[in-house]
Amino acid sequence: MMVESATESIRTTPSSQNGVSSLSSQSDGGGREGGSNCDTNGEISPVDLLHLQQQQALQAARQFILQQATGLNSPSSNELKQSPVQVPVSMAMMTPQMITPQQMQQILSPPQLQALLQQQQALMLQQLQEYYKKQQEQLHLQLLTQQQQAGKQAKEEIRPISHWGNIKKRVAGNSDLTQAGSGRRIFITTTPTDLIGYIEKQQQQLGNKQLAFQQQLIQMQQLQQQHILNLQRQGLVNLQPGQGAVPIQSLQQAMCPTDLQQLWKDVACVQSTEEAMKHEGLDLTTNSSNTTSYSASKVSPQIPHHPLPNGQNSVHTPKRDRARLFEWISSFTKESSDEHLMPYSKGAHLQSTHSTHEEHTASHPLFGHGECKWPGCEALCEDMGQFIKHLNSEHALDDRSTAQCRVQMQVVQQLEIQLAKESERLQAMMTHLHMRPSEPKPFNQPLNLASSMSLSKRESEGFPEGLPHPPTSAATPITPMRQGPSVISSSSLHGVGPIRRRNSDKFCTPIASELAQNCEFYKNADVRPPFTYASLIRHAILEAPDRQLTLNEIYNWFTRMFAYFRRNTATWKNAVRHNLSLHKCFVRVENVKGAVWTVDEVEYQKRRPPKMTGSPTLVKNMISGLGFGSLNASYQAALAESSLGLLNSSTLMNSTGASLNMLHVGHDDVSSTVEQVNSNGSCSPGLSPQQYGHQIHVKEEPAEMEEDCRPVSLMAAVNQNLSMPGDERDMEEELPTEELE
DNA sequence: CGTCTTCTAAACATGC
DNA sequence: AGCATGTTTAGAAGAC
Repeated sequence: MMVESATESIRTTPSSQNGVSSLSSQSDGGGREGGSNCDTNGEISPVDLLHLQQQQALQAARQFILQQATGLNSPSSNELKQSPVQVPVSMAMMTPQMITPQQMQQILSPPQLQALLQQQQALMLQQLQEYYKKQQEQLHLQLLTQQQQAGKQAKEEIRPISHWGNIKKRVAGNSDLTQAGSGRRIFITTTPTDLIGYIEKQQQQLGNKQLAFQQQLIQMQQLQQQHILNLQRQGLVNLQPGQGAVPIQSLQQAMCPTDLQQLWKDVACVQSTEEAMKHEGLDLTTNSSNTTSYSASKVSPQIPHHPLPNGQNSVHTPKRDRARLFEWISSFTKESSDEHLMPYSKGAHLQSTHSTHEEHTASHPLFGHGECKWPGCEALCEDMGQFIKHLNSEHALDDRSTAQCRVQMQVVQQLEIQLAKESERLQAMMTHLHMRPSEPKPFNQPLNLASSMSLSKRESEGFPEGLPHPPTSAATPITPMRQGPSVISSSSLHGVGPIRRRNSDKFCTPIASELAQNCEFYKNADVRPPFTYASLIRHAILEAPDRQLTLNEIYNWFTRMFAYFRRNTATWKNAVRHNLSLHKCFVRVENVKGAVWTVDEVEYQKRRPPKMTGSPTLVKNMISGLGFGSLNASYQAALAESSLGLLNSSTLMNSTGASLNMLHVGHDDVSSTVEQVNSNGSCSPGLSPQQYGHQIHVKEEPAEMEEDCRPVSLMAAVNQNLSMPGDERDMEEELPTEELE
C-alpha cells in the first residue's frame, strides 16, 4: 500500500505513460534525481531515498510487466520502438498491431507462444538484474552522501552485513563521490570506517522498517499478481486488438520475480528479522487474527488508480503500524500461499527451483563466478575454500540467516505465484486462440511438470529405434505448408466439435517432431492436437518399445500425451477403435496376453499418397504458401521488428539460416513427395516408389528421436526456443512464402 | 458438384 | 449384466 502511494508520483509523470521509456529514464537518471531531491528537500531521509529508488525500480519492473501483459492486446505499441531499452523477445509480444492474436496463433505454434512468454521473462530478468545493480550502486552512493551530510553518529556496534560489506569496498574505492543530481562534488572527508559505522547504525535503525517494507512488498506483489491475473483473464477474453481500454494503471502494478531479487539485496540491509520480530512481538509464521482492520488495505492494491491509502511514505510508518502490518502480512502470506499456490504448487515449485538454481555451479549452489550467491551477499571469494569459510562465518545458522531463509522462501513462493500466473496466462492465451472466443474453457488441468517431465523421459527411452536415421537432422521434412501442425492448423484452432485435420497428414506432417516439440503443451493444454486419429495411433504404436500396443495402451497413450483426450473419452475412444478397424495399416495381432495392434508401414504409406493426388496445383499452392501470404507478410514484419533489435541478431541469423535451410529442405521434401505421389499414382506401386515413400517417412523419425529426448521443462523450452534452430524453424516456416516467389 | 478423407455417432458382435 | 474390445455403417464436413 505504501509502495503504491510512494510510487504514485512517479507513475503519474508523463514518462510513465510509456513504460519502457519510463524505465529508461529512471534507469538513467533515477539515482541522480534522488540525489538532487535530497539536496532540495532536507526532510527526505536516506531511507526515503532508498525506498524511492526501490520504488522506481519496482515501478520499472511493473511497467515491464505491463508491457508484457498488454503486449498482445495493446493496439498501439509504437512507442516501444522509441525505447532505448532493448527487450529482445518481449518485443515480439509488443508488436501486436501487426498481427492479431488469432493470426499470432496461426503463425506461432503453442510452444512458440509459450517460449515467447518465457523468453520475454528471461530477458526481462536479465535486464532488470542489470538495471537493479545499476540502481543499487547509485543508491549506495547517494546513501553514503546523505549519511555523510547527516553527520556521524556511529556509536553502536553492529555486526556488519555482507551487503554493507560491499559498500565498504565501494566506499573505500571512492574517496570522493560525485553527487550527480546536484551537480555538486562532495569530497568525503570522513574515513570509510566512520561512514560504515554510521551506515551500520542507520541500518539497524532501519532494519525493522526495511523488513516490514520488504514483507509488504512481497504481499503487494502477490496481490498485484492475482489482480493482474484476473485482469488478464478478462483481457484475453474481452480485449481485442482494437481495444485500448486496458487498465494500464492497474497493470502497472504487476510485479515480476525480478523485484524479488532486488528485495534480496535490500533484505540484506535488514540486520535481523528475528530481532525485528522480537521488537514487534510478531512471528511471520503465525497467522494473526488481528487482520480485520486491514481488510481494506488488502483490497485496495487491486483497485486501479487507487493506491493504498495512508501509504504516503512507508518510512514514516510508526512502529505500531508496522507491527500491525506484520500481522497483516503474515496472515495474508498464509492465505495467499495456501489458496493460490495449491493447484500449481508441484509444478510451480519445480519451476522455481529450477530457475533459482539456474546459475549454480558444479561446486556449490551458493558459489559462482567467484561470488557468494547468498542472497544479498555477493562477497568475493577466490576459491571454494575461501567461500566455505565465508559461508560458515557470514552465513552461519543465526537469526539473520534464518530470516533470510524465510524471505527466500517467500521469494520462491512469489516465483511460484508468478509461474502459476504465467502458466495460467499461457493457458488463457492458448485457449483463447485455439477455442472459440465465446467458449472460454476452464483450466481444470493444472500443470504438472513433474509428472510430465518424468513421463517424457520415460517415453524418450521407449522411442522407436528401428528406422534408419539419416545423419542430417536438417532433413527433417519441414515444408512451408507444414505449418498446419506446427502452428496449430486453423482447423484445430477451434478445437471443439468435428475437426478436419487433413493438413497434417496431407502435408506429410512430421507428427513426431511436432509432437516432440509441443509435447509439453499438448500434455498440459486442453487443446486438440492437429493430427488425425490414424497418425496419432500410428505414432503411439511406433513409440512403443516393441511397436505394438493393446487398445488400452493406446488409450493410455492418448490420455497421457494429450490433455484434450482426458475428457470425452467415449467419443475419442470410439474413434480410435473405429480407426484401428477401418485402416488397413493397423494390424491386429493375437498375442499371448491378448490382442495387440501394430502398424503396417507399407499400408500406411500407401494410404497417404492419394491424399496428395499429385495435383500440381496443390503442390504449387503449397510451395507458395497459398493462404498464408498475408499472414506471412504481417508476421514477417512483426518478426523483423521484434527480432532485429531484440534477438541480438545472432538468433535471428540462426533462424534465418535455419529458415533458408528449412526452406530448401522443405522444398525438396515437397518435390520428393510429389515424386512419390507420381510414382505411386501413375506407375505401378513397385518396390522402389514405396521404398522412396518409406524413406520420406523415415526422414521424420530422426527429429522424433532427437527432439523427444530433449529435456523438457519450461526453462528448457525457453532455451530450446532461444537456441535451437529446430524450434526457430517453426517460426520461420511461414517465411518462405516470399522467398520462394 | 463429385470424390476423398476424416471425424463423430451409433449399432452390433464377441469375449471376459 | 456390465464392460472392454472390435467391426461396421451412416452422416456430416472440409479439402480438392
